[in-house]
Amino acid sequence: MLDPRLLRSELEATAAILARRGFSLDLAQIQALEERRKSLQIDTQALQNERNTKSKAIGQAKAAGQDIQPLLAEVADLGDKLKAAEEALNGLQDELLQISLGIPNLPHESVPEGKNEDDNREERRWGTPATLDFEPKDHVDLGTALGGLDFEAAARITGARFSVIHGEMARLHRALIQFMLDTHTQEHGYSEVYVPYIVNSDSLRGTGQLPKFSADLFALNGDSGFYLIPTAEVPVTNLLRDQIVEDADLPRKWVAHTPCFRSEAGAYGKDVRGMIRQHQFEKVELVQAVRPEDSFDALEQLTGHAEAILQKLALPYRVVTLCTGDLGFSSAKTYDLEVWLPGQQAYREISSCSNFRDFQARRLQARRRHPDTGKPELLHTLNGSGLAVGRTLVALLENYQQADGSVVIPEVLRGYMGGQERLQRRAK
RNA sequence: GGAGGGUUGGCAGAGCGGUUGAAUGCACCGGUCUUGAAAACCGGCAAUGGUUAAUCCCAUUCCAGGGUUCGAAUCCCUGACCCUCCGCCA
Repeated sequence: MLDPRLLRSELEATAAILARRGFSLDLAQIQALEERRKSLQIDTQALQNERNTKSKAIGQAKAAGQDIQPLLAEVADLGDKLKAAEEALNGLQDELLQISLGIPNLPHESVPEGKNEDDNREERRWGTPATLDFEPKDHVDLGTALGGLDFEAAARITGARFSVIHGEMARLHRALIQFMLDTHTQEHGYSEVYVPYIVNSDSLRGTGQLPKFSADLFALNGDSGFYLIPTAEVPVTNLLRDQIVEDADLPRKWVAHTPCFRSEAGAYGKDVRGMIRQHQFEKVELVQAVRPEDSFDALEQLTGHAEAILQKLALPYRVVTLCTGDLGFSSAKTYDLEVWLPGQQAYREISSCSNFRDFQARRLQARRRHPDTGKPELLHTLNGSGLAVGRTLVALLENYQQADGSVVIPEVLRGYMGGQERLQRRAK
């Protein structure tokens, strides 16, 4: 959520910045609502003041043993007038809140202008895609031939966009999770946290998935109002909801491994093959809460932490800055890491690292106590995948494939694999 | 699933339907004292919104939402969460 003051006193400048990302603000509507709100609020508060003053006088008169009947007559119709004014004001304020909850974050000035992902700006490349002397297979053919991936079974058990992983490949998938968690906790200073995979709607509102993007979520049946998490960002960032943290405790840095559940509504026909786009996948997520002045430095660092995983796995990738048109709803600036997939001959997203500034913190009421003033002040929040585990497995299979269909296991993972060096077809 | 108790400021913890935004303690900030620190003593110290150049001032907020009342932290109803006991369970 944006600072409400922007909508009151800097409406046109704000609208101009939002227009960069293709969002158009209804200026006339907001101005009209704001004007009505202002006058209604002043009227309502005047009535409240009158009620308070007269009630106090009644109390004093009663204590002094005087007749309170004349005073009671004075306030006879006050209640109805006040109630009507309060209801009108509440309705108006709720209307303004709903509008505010639907307005995306302001893109940072360093974010390139653009309409869609074609306009994203490439920042750098790391590693060189291997030149193979054979036709590379994609992960589906590789994984199926190795007996590790079974999409037919998954479709039978549940439906499309799910995976079954067997044997050594399942172990490799698990090894990736351990490796990522260990790296981030031991080398990058994150503290590991285990969180619920089911959250309430307040949490989703806090991080920005609700009210606007409920179609992307799996909601639980019944009247609990619970949802499966689409990312660990939701439960982990909500650790801070309604908290005031001491400045000395900043920055807070958490890493969590969770499954993620996404309905992928509107993704029909996109990435239908394999485990690139699934309803359920594992992810190791990095979350930071920092002092406002530090958040852009923190974004560079956090992105570097995600890159470190790709580098240790020796997977070629590139870093792109999302353009204004591709930027997520809550984000002020986002770097995507895209890993090279030989099976597709393309770079594909494997991590997304974002600085939300105070956008989430305002919804969450996540604050620090300012060391100089002692006053509460909104934090800045960030997060990034470090990394999406399913897609990392895909990248490993495709980049480490051999002519005979086997897959070499990267050095850094062998300790988690009992020293195993290679995935290959085995007799059952 | 059954029975009971609870939710008040950064924290702990009082609060009779009437100048209670709320006692007290801790923490924090400023001062006195001290070579310095500690202790002691004195003073200050909620958030959000409106208005304002700023202060003043005004309003709202004692888990949430309704209700009673001229007036609710306090009474009534509903819900959420926490705790204790019983049952069940990994």
